[in-house]
Amino acid sequence: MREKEFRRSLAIFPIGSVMKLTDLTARQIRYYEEQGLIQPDRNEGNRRLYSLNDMDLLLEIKDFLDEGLNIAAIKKEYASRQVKVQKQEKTLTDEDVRRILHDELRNQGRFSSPSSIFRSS
DNA sequence: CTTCTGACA
DNA sequence: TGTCAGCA
Repeated sequence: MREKEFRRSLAIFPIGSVMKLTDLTARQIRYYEEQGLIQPDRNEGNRRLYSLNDMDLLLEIKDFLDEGLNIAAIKKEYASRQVKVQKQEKTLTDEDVRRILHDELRNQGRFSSPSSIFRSS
């Protein structure tokens, strides 16, 4: 389940393709980038390159705009999402620490117990 | 030909 | 947001 995410993050589409696939003008796409809503890569010639994830983001931005939200509101929306992601990562980190601590205690038990040599796998 | 940056009748 | 200029 990692390959798919990796491919979706590959930036390979020039702005012209994004225009056709999102129905947005180059002006709008570049403007949303100025507002920090997307951060496409650049090729050797300074041309913007977009990924499938960028596409989804742009389509979502277009929907938000159609729903009446302004750029500022959308920026806040994504800002709050980042906070949630950070908190999730922190939770996972804490759980990793617990798992590591648990494994260490389990291994200590094996080596400190005389009978451990009979049930090693 | 396509894209980029900057500017505004 | 559209559009035009002047580059690359």
